[in-house]
Amino acid sequence: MRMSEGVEWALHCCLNLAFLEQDEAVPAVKLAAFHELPTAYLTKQLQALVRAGIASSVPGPRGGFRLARAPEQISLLDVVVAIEGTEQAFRCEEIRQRGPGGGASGGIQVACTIDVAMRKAELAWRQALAAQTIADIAATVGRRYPSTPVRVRNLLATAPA
Amino acid sequence: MRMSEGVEWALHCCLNLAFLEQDEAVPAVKLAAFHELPTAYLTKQLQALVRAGIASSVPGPRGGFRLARAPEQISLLDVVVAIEGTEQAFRCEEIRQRGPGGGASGGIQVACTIDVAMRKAELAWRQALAAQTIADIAATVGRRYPSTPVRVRNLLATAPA
DNA sequence: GTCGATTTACTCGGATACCACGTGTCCGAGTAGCGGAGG
DNA sequence: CCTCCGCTACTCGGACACGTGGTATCCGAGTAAATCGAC
Repeated sequence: MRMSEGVEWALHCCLNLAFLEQDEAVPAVKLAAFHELPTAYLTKQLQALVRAGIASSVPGPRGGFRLARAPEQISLLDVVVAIEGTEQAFRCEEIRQRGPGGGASGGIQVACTIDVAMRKAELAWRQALAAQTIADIAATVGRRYPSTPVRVRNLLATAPA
Repeated sequence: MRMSEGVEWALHCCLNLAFLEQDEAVPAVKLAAFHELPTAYLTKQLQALVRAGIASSVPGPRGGFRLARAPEQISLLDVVVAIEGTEQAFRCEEIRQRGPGGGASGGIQVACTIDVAMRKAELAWRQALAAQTIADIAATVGRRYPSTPVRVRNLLATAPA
């Protein structure tokens, strides 16, 4: 079970964008260069954020990406779901219904007990993710490393030509 | 982020084995036929359970697999880790250290805040899995579907020649 | 000097190859049980 | 009748192909800005 690395990229990008003025758009090439990421592939992840309504894109010169809403309104779960999709990691294929061990002789069983247990755990994971927002991360970073926010702003803000 | 379906197979197999006498070995071909699973591939998963110390295998005729310890001592996390491996889904690649946004000008940052947040969520997931055992599942199934345990026993116990 | 059309350059967006891991399969090593021969 | 030996058949175990999804890349569509010319 491996999470796409695009999630890490997306989270860092959201965090960096949170340090800027909210209506300032940053082109993908700058966001990529910031962490030496492949630009074209990062664009793909950013588009996923746009589709999910987390970020918005503005085309043309001086265009780029920006957060679509306040960092306080963006949970880590939102970002993870935007990149990884909505379906859960454990997927019950209902193998218990198949074969001689299936419900043929026992009638229709309502819920797979194993599936319920696995869903329970994954729900705990989702709740833990939903409880933390990009703003929380930004606040923690600003407290632990006060120089980071200004450095990000200086490097990502529209360069002085 | 997709979990291997082998996890589902392994969980169901552990559950079925939990219904039997603990020292009774069931060959892989029977466990596979029980849910119409490909025998050879299921064997691979069972071997993983053996390597993890969850199940034990006995070779030769009348051989097969059995649980290595009591169902109360087997958590869902044990099974998931046995199949999926120990490393977590979100892996921090430390991209924050790379590129102009890295710690070059800010000194060595101790912990990646994003990584900490993601680990926190995954820890909640692991704890939720560790809190549930195969015995719990078996008990729930026995309560909701009383006919299942005896059916499993009849189908998996050493057939009358 | 001001307004407007045109050009230009820059951005996103989706369509297209490549690669690794999970999926599926096979054959060989090892062992317990069974049968037969001998005592 | 009991014991020992050899054989057989059945099981696990690891080594070998295949397919799907993630990874990486490219080129085209669209747009805002800058430029040039006319008024």
